[in-house]
Amino acid sequence: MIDTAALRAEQIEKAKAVIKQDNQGFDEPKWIAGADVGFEQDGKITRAAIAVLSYPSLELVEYRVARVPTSLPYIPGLLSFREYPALMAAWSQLTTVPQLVLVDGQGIAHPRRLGVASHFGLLIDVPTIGVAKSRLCGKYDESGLQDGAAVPLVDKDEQIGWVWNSKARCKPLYVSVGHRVSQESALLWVERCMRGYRLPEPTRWADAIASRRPAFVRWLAAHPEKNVDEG
DNA sequence: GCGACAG
DNA sequence: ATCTTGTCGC
Repeated sequence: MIDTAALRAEQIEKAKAVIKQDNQGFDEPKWIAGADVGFEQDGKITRAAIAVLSYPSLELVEYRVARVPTSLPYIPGLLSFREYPALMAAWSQLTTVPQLVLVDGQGIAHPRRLGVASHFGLLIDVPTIGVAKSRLCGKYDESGLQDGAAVPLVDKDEQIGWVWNSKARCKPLYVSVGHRVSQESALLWVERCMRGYRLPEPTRWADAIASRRPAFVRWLAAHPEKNVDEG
């Protein structure tokens, strides 16, 4: 059985270590990464992809894919325990260490303030930002989403992130502090990583790699020397 | 008690 | 998350 109560207690404990202020020296990052997790073989295998992009050019320079046996089922609120092992495996293989990582999922916009972006950030001790495609908790003013402005995501009278319509006619993004970034910087860096799509480039590439999308397959054909795919 | 619920 | 074609709207 899974001791969910113990995992929740661990989240409350770890959340105390999350730093919600800007990290010294990442104001001009040279590399920004995107991280995403997917599954194979009916969920038995967890697969993490990390894409490292140059900044500000936002070009893919390196990627890593790691596969590990799935250790936990999906339980809302406990996602990070299921995903961090594979993320760590991919992270440890990186040659280029980024100064900032955008993670697919919530940062502190979580019931106990420890989404996968925060948990992973604590483990690698590198600034991270949570960029989720849907909401876990919190409420916001939907009427304020119109003109492309970000609106506060609030839970228990506390702002835990932003809801931002990154692209017209698309569902909004839920941006929150992961670790070692301020709430203002979290939104700012996501905005700086946009190139016309709903998702910021780092996360978009990580997703393309994890799902082997056409854009990534084309990039691989153009950069055969960077092929590190293990299958 | 009831509904909500990242990926 | 993942399985998948066409289809609606800009």
